[in-house]
Amino acid sequence: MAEASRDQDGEHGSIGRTLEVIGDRWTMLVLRDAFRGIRRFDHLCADLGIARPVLADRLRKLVAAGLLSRVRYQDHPARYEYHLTPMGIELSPALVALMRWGDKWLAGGGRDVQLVHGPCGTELQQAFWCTRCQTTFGPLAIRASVGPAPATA
Amino acid sequence: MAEASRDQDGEHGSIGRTLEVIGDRWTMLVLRDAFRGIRRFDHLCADLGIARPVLADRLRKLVAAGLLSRVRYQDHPARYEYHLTPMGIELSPALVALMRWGDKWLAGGGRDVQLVHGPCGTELQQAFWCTRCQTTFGPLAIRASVGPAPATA
DNA sequence: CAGGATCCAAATGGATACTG
DNA sequence: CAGTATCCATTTGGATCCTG
Repeated sequence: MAEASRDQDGEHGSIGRTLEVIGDRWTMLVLRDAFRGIRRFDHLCADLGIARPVLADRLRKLVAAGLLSRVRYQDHPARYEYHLTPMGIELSPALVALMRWGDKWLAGGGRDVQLVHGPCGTELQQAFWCTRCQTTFGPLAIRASVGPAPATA
Repeated sequence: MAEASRDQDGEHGSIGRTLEVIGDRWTMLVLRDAFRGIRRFDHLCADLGIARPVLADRLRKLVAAGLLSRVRYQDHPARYEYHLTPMGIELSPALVALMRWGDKWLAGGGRDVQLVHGPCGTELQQAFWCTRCQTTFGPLAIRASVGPAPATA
């Protein structure tokens, strides 16, 4: 009886389709951690404070969707970790846009944080790809330099 | 008993805070419709196929959060509509980033859609603000021109 | 037209314990 | 360490009806 109203699946354009993949309470956070270099199950679990079955489910879905790949990093007891694929990496502009918006409007004050790539000082507007260093880098560098931009250093 | 684990509120950085405001199944869609110029309750309800109480709840939260403002547009039976505030408008880069990502990766093929401002042909990378026309415009213009970019027009 | 009130079905999430 | 299996509490969402 609710089948007719389940039309939100894909019926809402690109945004709708996108939200079906990353539009839940945890997925974006898992992805953000992936950008930060957190790739193992228990580490993610601890960092996010997410329930294990929920994390397992999100990882499975992200792998199925193609945003993450499950790569074995050890053999004897087979162990896996999750790496961002190009598809996942390309979500970074959206992630950064969301971060910047949150920094500007949700901090409590009028705090207009600049996102800066620690190593080279280049301000980040779009993504985690630094045109000066020609590498992608994790938000750890960003987090480390959150605050007012270094004075024209 | 679950209070100790409710730490995800604001504990996950800008992204976490942002997701608390717009990170649910409907909010982004409501916002997208606002960008498209859909501002009345029943219109939103019909366009999204969202349940009325849910829509009412989202609108209330969005107004409380400062993304939307409730403006009266008629007096006798007082009628209201919802307008994007500057705070809401500034979410457009994120919205566009999400759209572009969805267009690129979720269309089914390798379809690399260009978002173009219909009236002037300028490709949209960031937001609904067109630097050539010096106006913001709704995604209706985008939707109307979804497809391959006009050949170097 | 713009909601509020109710009620209920279903999805979600967490805690805990168990396994390879 | 990396999950899976249960079980249960809470939340969410939808349908329907009512009101100004």
